[in-house]
Amino acid sequence: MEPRFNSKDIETRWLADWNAKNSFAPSGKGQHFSIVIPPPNVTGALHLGHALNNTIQDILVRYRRKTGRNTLWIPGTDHAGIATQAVVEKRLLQDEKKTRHDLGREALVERIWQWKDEYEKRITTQLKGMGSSCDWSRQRFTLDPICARAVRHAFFNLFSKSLIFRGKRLVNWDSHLQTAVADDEIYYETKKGHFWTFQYRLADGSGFIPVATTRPETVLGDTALAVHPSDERYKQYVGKTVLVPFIGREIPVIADALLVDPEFGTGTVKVTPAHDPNDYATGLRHKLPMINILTEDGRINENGGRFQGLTIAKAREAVVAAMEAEGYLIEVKDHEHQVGHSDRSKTTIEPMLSDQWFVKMETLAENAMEAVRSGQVKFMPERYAKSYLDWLGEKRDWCISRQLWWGHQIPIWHCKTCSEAELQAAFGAQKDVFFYRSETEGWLVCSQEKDLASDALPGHLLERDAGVLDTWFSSALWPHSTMGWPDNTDTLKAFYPTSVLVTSRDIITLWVARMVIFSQENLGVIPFNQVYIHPKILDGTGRTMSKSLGNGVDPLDIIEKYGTDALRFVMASLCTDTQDARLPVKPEKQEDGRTINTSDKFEIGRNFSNKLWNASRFLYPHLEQAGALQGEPLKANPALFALEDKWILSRLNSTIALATKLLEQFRFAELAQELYRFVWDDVCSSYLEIKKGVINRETMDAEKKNAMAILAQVLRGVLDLLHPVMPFITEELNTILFPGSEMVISRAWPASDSSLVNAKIEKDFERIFAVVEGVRSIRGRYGVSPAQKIKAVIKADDQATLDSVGECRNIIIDLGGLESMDVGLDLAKPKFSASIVVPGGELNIPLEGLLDPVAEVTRLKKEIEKSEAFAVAIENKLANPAFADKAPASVIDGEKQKLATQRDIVAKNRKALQELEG
RNA sequence: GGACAAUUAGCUCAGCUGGUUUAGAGCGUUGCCUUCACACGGCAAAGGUCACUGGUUCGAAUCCAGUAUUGUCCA
Repeated sequence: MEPRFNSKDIETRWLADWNAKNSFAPSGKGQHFSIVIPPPNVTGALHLGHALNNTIQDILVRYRRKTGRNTLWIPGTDHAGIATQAVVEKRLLQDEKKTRHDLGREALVERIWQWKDEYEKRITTQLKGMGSSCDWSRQRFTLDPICARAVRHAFFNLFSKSLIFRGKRLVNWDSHLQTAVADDEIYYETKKGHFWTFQYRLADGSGFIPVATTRPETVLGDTALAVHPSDERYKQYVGKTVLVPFIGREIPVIADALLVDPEFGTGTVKVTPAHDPNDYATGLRHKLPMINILTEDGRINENGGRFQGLTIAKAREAVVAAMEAEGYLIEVKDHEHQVGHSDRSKTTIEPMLSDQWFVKMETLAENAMEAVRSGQVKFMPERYAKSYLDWLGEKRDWCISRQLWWGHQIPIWHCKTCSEAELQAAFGAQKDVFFYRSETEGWLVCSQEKDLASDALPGHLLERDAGVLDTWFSSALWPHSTMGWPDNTDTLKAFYPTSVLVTSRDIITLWVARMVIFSQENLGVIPFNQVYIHPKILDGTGRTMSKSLGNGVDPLDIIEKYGTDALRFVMASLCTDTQDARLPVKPEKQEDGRTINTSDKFEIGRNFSNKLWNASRFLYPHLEQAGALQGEPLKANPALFALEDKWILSRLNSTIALATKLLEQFRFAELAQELYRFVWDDVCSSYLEIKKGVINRETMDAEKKNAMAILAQVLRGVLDLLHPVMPFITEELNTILFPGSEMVISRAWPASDSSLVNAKIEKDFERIFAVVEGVRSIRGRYGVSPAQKIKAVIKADDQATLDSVGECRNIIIDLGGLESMDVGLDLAKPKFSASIVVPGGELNIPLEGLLDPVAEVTRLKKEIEKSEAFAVAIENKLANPAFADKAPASVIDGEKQKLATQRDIVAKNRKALQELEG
């Protein structure tokens, strides 16, 4: 075995081995445990956030697999509609100076598929590299035929129940990508602009009303002028009409208390329902006409009169100039305001009225809320249920159409000219075709699975809706579409609902809520029982990791530098209850010239791997000598157990119980820490150091054989416990130390033997460590080299302590590097000795010629002072009648105990001080 | 503007339902050690009035209110 653990050599080998042995496939036995991966976007490669997300899933999956559950983890990727189309379009423009319209729909979609293939491959490589034990034979993509079929069925189902409808709504229009975008795809920036005040002349010629706006071009779409009903200045105008400048349209002056703030600006508001959310609501309240003045590419349309054809920016200038020229302009002021921009194209978002498809949320949302309220779906940490419930509580209809080319094309065919009778004749007998007549657009025909030909109705044109569905529509089906729904497949029967969803908090509303809705709607059950929300990884300064900030970290770079197990261990360590985890990022130049982002934080994981490796390397020849490497596992003989043997077995079994509990409770950071502590402190620093003498014996006597049997047991346990977090090194060490044994991935999770957990022995060991630390501390203080053997004299307070210390004298001698140790009840303290109070007694180290009495006196005085202060605090507490009356007896006893201890320390230190001074 | 969170050692974080916590860990720092598993190591040590102000309580890092700063989500 190499003196350093080299992760690179073994990882590919184990991936191949697990794969060859089909280790990731469900066993087909036991209660089911299933997870579907939150499908990463094919927009780009995975980052550390994904590494965290997938490490957690894999820990759960590997743990459950080892506990005998029929375990399935389905992998896959998401087509991420607008995001992916945008990156491909951007590249097209950069590399070839072409727009999507130059290419055409089919060719662009072809390009995006190429992009998808490339990134799906890369993502899969990354996931596999991280050791994710997904059943790769079931990998899905949200646009693949199986998922597409589910989308068609889900759409058809909702459409035929009238839960999907078409409507005119104000949407956020991205005039560059020429699509509606969702609210969450918009970011706001504060921009400097102006506040213009114009005259709106009364139609009867009796004067004018001043109106201010930040968007003068919207004048062209005005359909009312609003004032506050109680505003005395304008009361007389309500009911009259004014003329829209340039257009000449006569529009009413209305009173509206919701829209108008009489204190702000002129106290009047021009109402453009087709291009502003507040005006839109006002338009609905007052039944105003809604006039769209924009084309899809962001120019003024025919409703804009002489401004037709101008871009929004140009139209704004032109309108202002015309206002000024024609005497309408009263005032211009500087003004700062929030302007929405499209996430993807960075262009200004224009609110615009357009025809879109919606899902009616009222009852669907209500059911999904009930699933969480009733506890059927549980969030962990619980507080996240609130964002879910709050969001669903708004019950806003979900706009599911996007004017994109990349995605699931909406399975609707428009027919403007045909009659009901003709449709009835053609499709009436087909259960998989549903149609209804819309108010404004003729007939809408939905087909469940088959595409309809444009000439399916002779003499009429059936035109496919050009839009595609919002990405989240297909993501919402993910837990069951991946399992083959709408067919009632064996997978669905065996693994649905899934057990846990592991994801991050930013998509609770967008994704988690919608999955619950669609599962309830399609299958009548919830999609998962538990939702574990893990922290989000930020960089060292608290910023989100992103490409544009250049602070992203590629998991493969970390794997290359530190190993996969190190990556996973640190990921698990970050998983506490908090919502963010910071990870300082450091750019680092590589030998090949490229610069990668990395982080020193991963050293912990690498060092831990190396520690485990070296402990195993140390034991390997001895295990071999003991015959552990072949045949039956070694059996320890309890009759020969030394104190430390009982102790380590107690620690092992406590740790098994604790690790199991922590896994059940999703407490991954604590799990990582406990296992680290057990391996490093208990096994390596304590047990191995104590046993070194026995282990290094040349001959395999009964004692050594027993030690090796115990160590084999401990190591096996460690490998099992650590496997979910660190699968590679555990599997590798298992083949080295226990060749021929079953693979760690598939063998049973260890059971804690509570009969071996011994509280008294663990307590005794605390004293041993206190004594040993005392010896080492004195050594350090006086610069006594470890090579120099020293004596210790321990005065025990009572017979029980005396017996107990006597029992473990060899341990203390070994670990303390002692030459000899005297233990007794009434031992005289040697002259010139340094002393330390330990539980149940006092440790003295004679240091003639070395002892610095002055320093020792100072130290003892400080100790006395500290303990006295503490004792006084406890005395006061105990003397407080309120405390004595109200505190539980156990707490009072505890305080009394503490007081006695402190008094004892004070007394012993005083005596030591006296002896030194006297 | 609303919601959710965070603020604990130089850094990154633990501290679960208030009392065995005189607040722990890892990294970093300082000193010693190249001792036959590991310098990706060993031993020791220094380092914190738990953001601030009030309140509840016999008792608060922990519960409540307010303030400040920061972050995220939703408007």
